[in-house]
Order: sequence, then C-alpha cells, then structure tokens
Amino acid sequence: MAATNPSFMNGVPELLVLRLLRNGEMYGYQLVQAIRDETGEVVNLGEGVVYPVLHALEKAGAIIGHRRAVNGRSRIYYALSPAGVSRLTELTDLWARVTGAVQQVLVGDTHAGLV
Amino acid sequence: MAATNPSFMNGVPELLVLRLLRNGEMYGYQLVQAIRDETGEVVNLGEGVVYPVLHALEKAGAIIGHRRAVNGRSRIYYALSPAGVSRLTELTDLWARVTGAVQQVLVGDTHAGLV
DNA sequence: TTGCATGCCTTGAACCAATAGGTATGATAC
DNA sequence: GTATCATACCTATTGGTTCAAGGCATGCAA
Repeated sequence: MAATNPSFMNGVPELLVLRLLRNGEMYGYQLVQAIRDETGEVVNLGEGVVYPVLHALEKAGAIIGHRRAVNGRSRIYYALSPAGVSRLTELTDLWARVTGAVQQVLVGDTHAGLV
Repeated sequence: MAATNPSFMNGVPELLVLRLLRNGEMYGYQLVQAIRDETGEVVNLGEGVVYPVLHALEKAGAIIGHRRAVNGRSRIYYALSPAGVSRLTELTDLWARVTGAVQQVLVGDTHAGLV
C-alpha cells in the first residue's frame, strides 16, 4: 500500500525508460519529469528509482551514456543501443501478454482460447 | 528476472484471486489451476504464491474461509466479504489506471490528458 | 547570502513473487 | 500390497525491485 505510486509497478520503470529513449537521448532528471508528465501523474517515479535503472541498463549494454555540459551544467545523456532496442521489443511484448491475460480474467471470458 | 513468470506481476496475484472469487467460492488448489487456465498459461502461479495471498486476504477480512469435506477430501473454500468486494473494486481501478498510463507512453501520445 | 530549481548519486528498509521444500489422503497401476 | 500420481494443504527462505530519505554540487533569483 504505497502512498505515492499504486502497486502493479514491477518492471514498469525499465519499460518506460527504454520506450522514452527510443524517441531520442535524454538524461535522468528529464526522464523523471517525462514519466510524470506523460502518464498524467499516474506514475511518479523518484530519482532514486530512475538512476539505478539507468545504471543497470547501461551495465547491461542496453543504453549508452555520454556526459555533456549544457549551460554550465553537467548532464549524462543516454541513448538506446541495438541491444536496448531488442530489450524494449521484448518487454513491450511481455507487457502486452501479461496485461492481456489479466484483462481476460477481469472481463470474465471463461474460455481457454488458443493463442 | 524471474524464470517462470514474466515481470509485471506486482499485485497481480491478489487481483486475480479476488476477481475469481467474485464468481463464487473456490479453494486454493482450484484457484491455482483456474489462474493458469483462464490466462492461457501466461500467468502460472505456484501454490507457494496463492496460499500466502489467501491467508493475507483472510487476515485482512477480505475473504472468509470455510473448511468442508468433499469426497473424503478436506478443502477450504473461500468467499468474498463485502470488504473484499471493495478491495477488488479498488484494485481493478488501480490496474486500469496504471496500465492505461503505461499504454499512453507506449503508444507515444504526447499529451497530458485530463482524467 | 539565502533560497530554490536543476542535476547527479547512494543507502536502507520494505514488500512481494518465486523457489523449494514438507505433510497427508485417495485413486490408479504394477 | 505397494509404489506412484494427483489432490490438497502449508511454511521458510531467497531474491529482486520499488521507495523514501538522504547527500553533494551548480546556477540563478530575491
């Protein structure tokens, strides 16, 4: 029973970060705000969530960070690698499968449909 | 990185159990199979997941268990309580909000729509 | 010079699914 | 008759992930 974010968040931060980076490189602080804004404040990830995700993704080779100075500020811009693209595809697919399966139960379609 | 079930499972077991019980009382072993069958085997929860969920829900007053003997077998049938019904409503709502928000990012609708 | 927004980061606790066990009964197969 | 399987219940432990709560530094405005 989290006060800030509802449950159902497992794996969502990674998916959202990858998806947003597909539109072009972004830096951590910017991702935090983009996620808050684009979800209409339904999902509000703290920096303590986003930065570890970025570091894990970079370590896994899914994204690549470049330090750059903008207006005297130091930012780390992250870009998707080919591995990151396929990871995104994989996660998007998984997301569709799981949400679809749950939705099926919620709607109450009592049939074991093939594929 | 779970080997069996994909990620995105946070809170899902509780939601599925509550939803299935809305159709009428069921027992643990039966719930395990129903979840596997009705999701087309996309979601496959072990008994080690379902039983703790049932115990937690009963402790919270969301469901009520009755031990009953059927064919010489002892089963504990669980039924939704009024508290369980509102918990189900709450979770269903949350599920819709979160999946909707994520979907919005996945599709790439860059607008902060109200409500 | 005080405060605030930006921008990066880590640590600790808490939660929850998943694994891997364990017990016991009835039915079926050898 | 006894070994095995499906049924039916249960718990302890592990591991992964989110989250809160900090800390550090810079630029700009009051």
